Amino acid sequence: MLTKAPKGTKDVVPEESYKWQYIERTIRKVCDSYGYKEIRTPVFEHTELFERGMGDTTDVVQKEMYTFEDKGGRSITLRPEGTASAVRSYLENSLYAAPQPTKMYYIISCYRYENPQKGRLREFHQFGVEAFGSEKPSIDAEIISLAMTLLNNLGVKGLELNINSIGCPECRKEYNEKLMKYLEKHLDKLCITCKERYQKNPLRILDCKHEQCKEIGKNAPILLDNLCNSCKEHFDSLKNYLAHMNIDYNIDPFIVRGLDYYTRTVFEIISKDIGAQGTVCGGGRYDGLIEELGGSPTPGIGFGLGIERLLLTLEGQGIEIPQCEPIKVFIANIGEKAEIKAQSLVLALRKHGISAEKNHMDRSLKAQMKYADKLGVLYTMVLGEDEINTGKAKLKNMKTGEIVDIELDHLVETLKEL
RNA sequence: GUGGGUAUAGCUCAGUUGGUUAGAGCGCCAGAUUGUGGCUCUGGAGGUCAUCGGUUCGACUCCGAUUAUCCACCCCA
Repeated sequence: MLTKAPKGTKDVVPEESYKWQYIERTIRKVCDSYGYKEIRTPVFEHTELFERGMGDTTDVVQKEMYTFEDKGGRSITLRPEGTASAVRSYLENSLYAAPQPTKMYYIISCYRYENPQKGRLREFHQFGVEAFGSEKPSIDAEIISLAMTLLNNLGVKGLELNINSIGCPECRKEYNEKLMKYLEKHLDKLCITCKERYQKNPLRILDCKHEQCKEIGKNAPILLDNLCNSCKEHFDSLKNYLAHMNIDYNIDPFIVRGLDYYTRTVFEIISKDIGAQGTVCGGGRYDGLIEELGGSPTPGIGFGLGIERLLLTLEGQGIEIPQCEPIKVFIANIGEKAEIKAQSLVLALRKHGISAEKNHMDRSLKAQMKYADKLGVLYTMVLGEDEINTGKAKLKNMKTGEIVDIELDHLVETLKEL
């Protein structure tokens, strides 16, 4: 118990952290080039923010939130996603006063009380991007392109981009009535879960895996065919931008996102080789959200990209992730006097920006060499009484085995040149 | 919340129809004439066989419960 991390959480151990750092580095580079700046918000927020933001009928809000009361009697929730906090901060800090659109990104941990499985954890990490203030389809295209560029820069291949439009509240309401009218006739033939969906979220019935439901869904009206004029224009324009940006996409009229705030553009990027939870990235437009959270009517769009799922994809595709820089030099010592000298030499090297390491265990010279080899250091220097007395030592290149003489007084300069 | 699989060394796994000192490979530590790693060889440390209970003369092995973990449904990143 004491030595077991809570269900659905995972450590990133020192041997693995370089993978995360590489992904984070790549993310920051791409965001810089797109003009998105990082925002950092608290891990927890007032519960109400998420209830209002995601919609209190959604699964996430109803059964997956880590909610507790703090000592002051406030209801607090560990963030299950990033968008609500970003909007809150946008309003609280009057970011709308700056030239629009406001473009920001974040790399955060999120918390949802779910049963863990492949690609699903209770604590997971998300790279998110948000753009507030523009309703132009060009920003939709930019956001999608940012995600695709990141994946491309990481060397990920064969991901599928699916896009859809779920319209604005007006055309969706009209469509919902149409759809429910159609489904009403077949209500008794739907599966149990779809019967529940009928009231809650009839759109999702069209995405059901049951044969019966699929059959019924085939002839159902499709939202994409029932968009109002301005929503249709918006979607057509987005497709046009994507085509001009050479971004391949499929239109999937059955993408239904589980959060209430989405309007118009929704999209998903799917990986086939990471198990049942294939959505690496999901997002869309949320033109009503900022108003819902107390701001003036402001359009917005963004996405969330799961870092764990991204890592699974990279590993699944056998993509090599660059390791961090190896230690430059290991100073092996023989005897107590040399050990003390080694300690200060290592310090001197580090002060000059040269990574250096020494022994901190009871180890023979041979064992120290072995240790240096396992650390993957580039060079090893042996330090004993002789070297201290003569001021000269031998430096071994661990890759080639070549040994050269060096002067202890010029250790820093010599190693800098190597 | 529901369903299925799994649980033996730090890791990956063996363990014969229940039979007494539970094994291998990798990893770790040490040594192979005492000041130079990788390859090889030798030796060593390390396990309440997830936990609790039951059956039995006897359980790592059979049965039950609990817990953990993996996978899937739902939903999502």
